[in-house]
Amino acid sequence: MWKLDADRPIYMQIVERIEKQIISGAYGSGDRIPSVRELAAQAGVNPNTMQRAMTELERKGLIAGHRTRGRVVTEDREMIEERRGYMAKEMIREFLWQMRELGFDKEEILPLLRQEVTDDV
Amino acid sequence: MWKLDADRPIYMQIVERIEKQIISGAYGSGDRIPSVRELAAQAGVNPNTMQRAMTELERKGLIAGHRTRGRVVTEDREMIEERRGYMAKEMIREFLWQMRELGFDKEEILPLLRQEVTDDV
DNA sequence: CTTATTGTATTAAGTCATTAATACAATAAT
DNA sequence: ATTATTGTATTAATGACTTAATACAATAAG
Repeated sequence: MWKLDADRPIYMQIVERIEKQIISGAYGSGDRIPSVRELAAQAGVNPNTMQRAMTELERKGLIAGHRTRGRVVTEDREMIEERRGYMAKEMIREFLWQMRELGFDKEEILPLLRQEVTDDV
Repeated sequence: MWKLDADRPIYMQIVERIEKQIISGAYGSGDRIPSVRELAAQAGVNPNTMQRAMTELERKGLIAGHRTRGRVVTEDREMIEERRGYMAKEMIREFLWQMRELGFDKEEILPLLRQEVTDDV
């Protein structure tokens, strides 16, 4: 059973989870992805929901599949690397934006972060 | 019309928006909050939805209101400050976690962030 | 006292995500 | 050829969020 919350659509959370696994290399290029039924069982969701997530991942070009061979992670490593950089940049910008919305100044943020990093997590 | 997306419940997004305004001081302690009807018109949502957001903000103790005088931001400045610190810490941890999920090492993150900060946004 | 403002409650309808239960289609494995 | 696996499609039911349209209650303001 995967950790999913009720705040956002489950299929979206699944898409993001698997996308991150692909980007980080947990799923490598060409790796086979478990069947819809198996993933659904693992995640503890309905097969229809998992199917929807798969369709979305295919639309994004992250995975591809033929009829009965199941699905595999795209061989386009460059695209994955691009996506990794893009997501990191977006994440950083979003983080900085959120912190400024809380009233934190640019200069305050780095020290706070450095402390959290050295404290380890 | 406020910037709201369809991914998550609107009332939650409103709660977060106003909570941030309180925490950052855009709404100060004791400040009066516009009426449900007025806020709903501003945001472009149904009054019921805005009402729900208000109820949630009251539950959190961020605002309080009596019958026909409307609502005001809590006078408990200490609580607001605590909440600001807590949210910042959570935000930082979440950010670091997400970056690690993308496969970024602790050491890589700070330089990336420093660059984004100095480039300004 | 009367009126306007504000919070609150109610009922109904529509949309969307999710679950559930099946069924069918294509193909790899035997 | 037969069977099992996998992807895909369909239909129905449920629940949550949202909009809509009102109505009522309390009280500040006149």
